[in-house]
Amino acid sequence: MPELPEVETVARQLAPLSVGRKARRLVVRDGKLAGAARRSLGGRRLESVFRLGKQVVFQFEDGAGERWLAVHLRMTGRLLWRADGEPVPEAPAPRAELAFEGGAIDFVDPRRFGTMTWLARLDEARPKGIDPTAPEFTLAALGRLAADSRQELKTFLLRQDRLVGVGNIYASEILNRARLDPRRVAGSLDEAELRRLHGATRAVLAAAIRACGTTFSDFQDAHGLTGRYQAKLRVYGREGEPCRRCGAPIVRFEQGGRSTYFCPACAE
DNA sequence: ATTATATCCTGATCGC
DNA sequence: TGCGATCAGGATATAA
Repeated sequence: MPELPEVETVARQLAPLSVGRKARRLVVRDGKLAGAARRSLGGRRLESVFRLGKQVVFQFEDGAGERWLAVHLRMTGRLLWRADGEPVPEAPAPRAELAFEGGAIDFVDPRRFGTMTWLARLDEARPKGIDPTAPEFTLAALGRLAADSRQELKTFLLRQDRLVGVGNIYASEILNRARLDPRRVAGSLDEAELRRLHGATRAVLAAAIRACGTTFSDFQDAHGLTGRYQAKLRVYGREGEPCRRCGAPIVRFEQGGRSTYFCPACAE
């Protein structure tokens, strides 16, 4: 489910709700997450909540035990704020609950692919790839990443060790906006094409963050609400429907075992 | 180094 | 309405 814009949305919304609060405890209900269980958080204050790659990281004030809690939402994970007095959601019950004075964050994740890990050093969770929203994601940096790659563009964009945060929806959207065929080899792009790819990556992700993400099936933000970017999708999930730019039908095919959507007429 | 496949799970949806 | 097959926004391990 969540790609970079969705994770960014969740982290941004959770921050004002939870930062500064004293932690009570982390209740782990799902045995798969037993490694993250804690008896007590010792009343440590939450200092910040931020996105790192596709993970949401909670940073607690220094004290006993690890300082950072990294949560990866994978396909169906949600982090939902619940004020004191509100009932714990049922069906699906949260896999874990991070309780503070005044409220809690429920980790709901029906498919149970998500992970929750305590870190002594933030570097343990720092992704290798470049964050496409960061200043270091320059045209030259993208050029270096693509230069030695013989992978097709779509699978290239999904590689988290190159760029962090792009997933299956935004990969198709980015390539459509850049008017590039998803089957093109990454290392074969000329300067103008790289420039389009760079600009489209930044533009699509920024617009999706502004829209609080895409809810294709079950993404919810920290308040349990859906994103708005799904209304702006140009190709993803629109097989057979007319391209919003040229009217040609959108085509779907498989790449690396996953769906790719594109407009053959718009891709040069 | 890249690619294909299996795996981790559950729930929604589709076709019959 | 029921039921099995298929499909999901992620990522990793292993094999080819």
